[in-house]
Amino acid sequence: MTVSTISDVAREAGVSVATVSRVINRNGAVSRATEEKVRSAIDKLDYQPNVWGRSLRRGESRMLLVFVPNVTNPYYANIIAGIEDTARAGFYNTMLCIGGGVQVRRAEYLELLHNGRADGAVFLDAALDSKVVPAAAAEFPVVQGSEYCADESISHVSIDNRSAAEEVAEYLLSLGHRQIGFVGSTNHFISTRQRREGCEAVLRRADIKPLEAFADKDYSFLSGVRAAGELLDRKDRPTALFCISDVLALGAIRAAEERGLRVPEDLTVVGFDDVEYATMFRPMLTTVSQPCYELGQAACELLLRQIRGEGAGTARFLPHKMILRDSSARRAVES
Amino acid sequence: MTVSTISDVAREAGVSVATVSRVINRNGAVSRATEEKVRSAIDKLDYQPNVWGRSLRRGESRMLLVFVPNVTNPYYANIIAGIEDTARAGFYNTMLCIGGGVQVRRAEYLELLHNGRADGAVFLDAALDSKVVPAAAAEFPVVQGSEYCADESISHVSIDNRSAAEEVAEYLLSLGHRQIGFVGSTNHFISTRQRREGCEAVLRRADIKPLEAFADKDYSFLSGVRAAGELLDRKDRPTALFCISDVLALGAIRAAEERGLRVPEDLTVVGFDDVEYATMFRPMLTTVSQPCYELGQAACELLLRQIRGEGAGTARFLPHKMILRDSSARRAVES
DNA sequence: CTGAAAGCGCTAACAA
DNA sequence: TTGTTAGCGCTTTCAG
Repeated sequence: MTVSTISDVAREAGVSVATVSRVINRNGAVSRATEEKVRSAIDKLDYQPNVWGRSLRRGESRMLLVFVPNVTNPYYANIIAGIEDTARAGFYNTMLCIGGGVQVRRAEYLELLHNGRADGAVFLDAALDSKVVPAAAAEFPVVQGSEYCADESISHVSIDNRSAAEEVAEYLLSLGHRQIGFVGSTNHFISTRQRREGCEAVLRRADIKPLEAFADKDYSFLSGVRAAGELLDRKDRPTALFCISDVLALGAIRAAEERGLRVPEDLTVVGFDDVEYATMFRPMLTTVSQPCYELGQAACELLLRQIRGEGAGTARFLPHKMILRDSSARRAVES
Repeated sequence: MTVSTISDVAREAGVSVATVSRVINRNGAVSRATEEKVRSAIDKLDYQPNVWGRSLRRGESRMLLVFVPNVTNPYYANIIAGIEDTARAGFYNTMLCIGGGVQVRRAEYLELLHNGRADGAVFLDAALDSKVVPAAAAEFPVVQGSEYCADESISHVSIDNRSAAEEVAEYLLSLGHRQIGFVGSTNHFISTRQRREGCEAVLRRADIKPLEAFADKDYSFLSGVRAAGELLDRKDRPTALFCISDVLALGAIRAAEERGLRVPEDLTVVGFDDVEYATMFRPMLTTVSQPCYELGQAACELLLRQIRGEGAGTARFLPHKMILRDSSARRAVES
């Protein structure tokens, strides 16, 4: 029941605490024999070094913060897994800070950096106009994942959203679509902006202006239904829809169904992220997949390096991939 | 950039560290004048008490562990929110331990209790035959939420799964169904067992033996499709399906679609949990809702009480509610 | 190779 | 009302 300390171990092994410490940390020379004694004392007492004493002494918490807008969207699950595995491999623990939108919570989480409970942070929710991230980055090791703020000097890992969006737009053109809709979002994420820019740029070259509608900040299913609905109710209704997230794309399919439109026969729908949902429902979604786990890994590696003082801000871009499935098809020829 | 300590503040304010400590912790008497001096010194130096020193001294970490099987299932999101809000209100932080299934991770998380990084744990993933939970409970404050292990002496908060399942079964009978299927799971959760027992008990009284099939441990959508499919392929095919989770119910609907069966006209499907999905797709799911946020609150309150030494193991049951929507209907009369 | 001892930042007796 | 001081558990010089 009572947890044992380093001095308990020292007493049990008949050595000094310094020696025990040396054994635990594998630094300093210790004879085979004493090491053996110490190890068995440790086993016997089920000793675990108390982290507070260690942290106090070493001046590090071995704890990382991970800011994530929400945790329900499966998109984040793999990123988080990548971060956590990498952290653990470097002997760091991670603390998930969910719902960065709520100001109070955010502030409280950030305090953890100030009072020494955490050594650095990964932000997965950096808005373009974020003040919080630059402020934190000025004082502590910080890395951004997926999204990043306007201050380019702060490290970030993401895919190249712009060229991914260009690929999607080109694909839609290649299917013969000319009336193309874009379902974006009102949030201030850089991915939102870049996907829109990429899409517009390609279509502009083909002299096409996309019809645009915007879902809520949180990519909610229902706001996807609404936004796509706006587009589908126009008389110059699009024959293809590029949605900046899979959840939105699922909403778009629902909006189509409600209007008696078949996907993909009457309407092509393309999503983004390739979350689990994408294959769960009919038709399975054509979408862009991101290397989420690797993104988490890369972000965490960058952070650890920064904590070790080995490097400052960097940008890393990871490869994406278009996944062709059932929700997209060649434009039906008017008969 | 350099973080200031309590002695910096003391020096700045021209008082002793003890006085500063008194001001911070609002204990011990301090004159208005000195308090003022100390406070302005704190502001000036942007001082935050270092948590390591404090924890080391007080012998508490003010950190709680939350073990959750996964984080993608929206069922957990609200429970977690309830736990976190309650924890924060009591000046505790929480650390999410995701994926208790992976043995290694679990062990590493449990170490946090031993080495003093956490003061207690909420388990949302206690299997009936869990060894880990009783072991942890023997040494540390522990509470279980939703699920609980066979050792009844360990605190837990949940709904009364058995009577909820009875209600569902009675509802199905009241709709005129006589061929009733049960889609369970191969996991070892007590909720799984109790829902099955409740269903069987009611049907037995009506001299009906449910047709049963079992999805994977993780309630995955695809395993729901498979399990429900088994039942629907029988020649004595059920006209109603009770699924122990909403995701499974969604899978059942998909299986029905694949066989050209309409829900609810040809097949009634009832889920469990009332997650967000339940209303996202057509038909909207008839299901049983759980007071998730409150469940999280209650579990955390119990844990905090236990940490304070105010109470040992208790069981708390929260009310559930059947939600009638579009996926259930009176049995079609054979014509 | 091993031990003694200082000190990380903080709180809580105990003195004054 | 305030200050002095011991000590929480640990690491790390510095001696031996």
